[in-house]
Amino acid sequence: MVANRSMMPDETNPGLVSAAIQAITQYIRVEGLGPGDLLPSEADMTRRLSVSRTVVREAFRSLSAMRLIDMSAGRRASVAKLDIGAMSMVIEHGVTTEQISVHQVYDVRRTIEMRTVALAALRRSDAEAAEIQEYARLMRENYHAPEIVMEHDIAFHEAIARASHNPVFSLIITAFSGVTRRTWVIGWRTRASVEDQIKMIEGHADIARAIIAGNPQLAAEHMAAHFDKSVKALTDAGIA
Amino acid sequence: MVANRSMMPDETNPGLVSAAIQAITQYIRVEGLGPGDLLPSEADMTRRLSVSRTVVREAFRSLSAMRLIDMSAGRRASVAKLDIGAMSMVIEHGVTTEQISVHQVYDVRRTIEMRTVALAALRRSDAEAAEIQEYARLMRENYHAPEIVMEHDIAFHEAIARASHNPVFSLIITAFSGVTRRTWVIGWRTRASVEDQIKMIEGHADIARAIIAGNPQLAAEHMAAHFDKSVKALTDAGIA
DNA sequence: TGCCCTCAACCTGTATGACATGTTTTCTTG
DNA sequence: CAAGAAAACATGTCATACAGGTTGAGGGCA
Repeated sequence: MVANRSMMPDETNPGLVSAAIQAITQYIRVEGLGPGDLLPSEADMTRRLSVSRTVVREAFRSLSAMRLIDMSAGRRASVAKLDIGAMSMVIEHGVTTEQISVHQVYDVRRTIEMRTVALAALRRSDAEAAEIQEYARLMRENYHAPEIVMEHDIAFHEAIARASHNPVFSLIITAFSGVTRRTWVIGWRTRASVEDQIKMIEGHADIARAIIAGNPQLAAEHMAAHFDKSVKALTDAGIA
Repeated sequence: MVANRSMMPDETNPGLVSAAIQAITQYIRVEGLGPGDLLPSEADMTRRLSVSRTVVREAFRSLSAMRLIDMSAGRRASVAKLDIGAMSMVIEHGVTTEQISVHQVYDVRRTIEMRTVALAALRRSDAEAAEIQEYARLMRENYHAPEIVMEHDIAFHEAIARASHNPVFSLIITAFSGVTRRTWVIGWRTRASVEDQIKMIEGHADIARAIIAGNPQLAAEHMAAHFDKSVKALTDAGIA
């Protein structure tokens, strides 16, 4: 009953590669490396860990796939800046293998974005406020071109997350963007009339205004309304 | 200004390995594979993609590191069940490289757990309710042994997330557990007196009772109070 | 017939060596 | 001293080899 799994990442897996992955992450920790700092070369690591280059490479490559480190030909690997990295892949994997439903993703987004929008209203810089408003404007301006609206919609939500000044929120929201891209059009299509589509876009403008006004309460309310409508649209379209 | 990065995971990276990773994930999608389903062997994939086994292996290994697939000696790789996988590593990486602060993690946890606790109050099965209560009881029973209390504390929160019946919440909360383990003791130590420590444990019991009573409002309030106290404890300890 | 055991076929795990290509450092030369 | 060439170093990819785990086919035995 007690959860003793995954005390540390990957510790459970046997094999030299997992050990190497741990050794490398531990190296980063112990050496106190930050983004951009260089790691030892593969040859170096081969000697340190007394394993073949094959193993070291698979370890490096794994960390690279998770975007914990950056690799490129000719130069040594370096510690990566924070990136959605593997997170989006995990989410996408969950959705495509039907272990996660779109509704569940939306519930999480709603929960988080009601917070990010409130934080954004409190913390946004003027530049961030302008950016958010700009995306809302671009949505309105391109209301006849769904895919452009979608991209601005996604950018809108990501910009709000950024304005919350908490990178973890930003990380999670961005990780969901891929899933959003796959379902957005469906929601759009259920808004049969142009009026409905405009209304949805105006919902974004409402949110933007509340953020600019620095009113977290109102911003959260608009965000909640927005999500409720989006979920309803998906439900109407028969998305479980 | 427009976000055109990371439309699809990894698409930006050049190189055969990234291409192979994409090919494999696409294979899973196209073939409609679910957890447990087998993937082609490395030799097979080598032929399909016309690349060396080295490349295929690095791709497989990367997916394995993200826990999107399971690998083990002798048997072919299979599609993995949903797992925190890389998510915890991304978070840990962010924290250890000081790109994410502990406070930011706690804000996210608070946001999410106020929702999971409410959902748990509404949706929990009797077994789940019993499990949650049991962890609270175990915390009280072992109040003199911090590390045991911590493990039950973490298990308590994870159980609530599970009882929300939304795997995405569960995923995210579990991903944070590693970070929690590294800071939990600090918060505990700031609770100088045994009374304070007991009070903290009783906070968990309050949450459990509200879940059992099926009162989402109350459960959320207790959870909020719990987090506020935890954050205060960390602040008192000088954790930025 | 039915069960169990063995072994062959297949699979992944790891190591080694080789070579192409990209990057950095060093040294030579003008 | 500066510019450019070459050497040293790094990663990217391939081929091969073999150890060890897994599975299923086939044969032997009851």
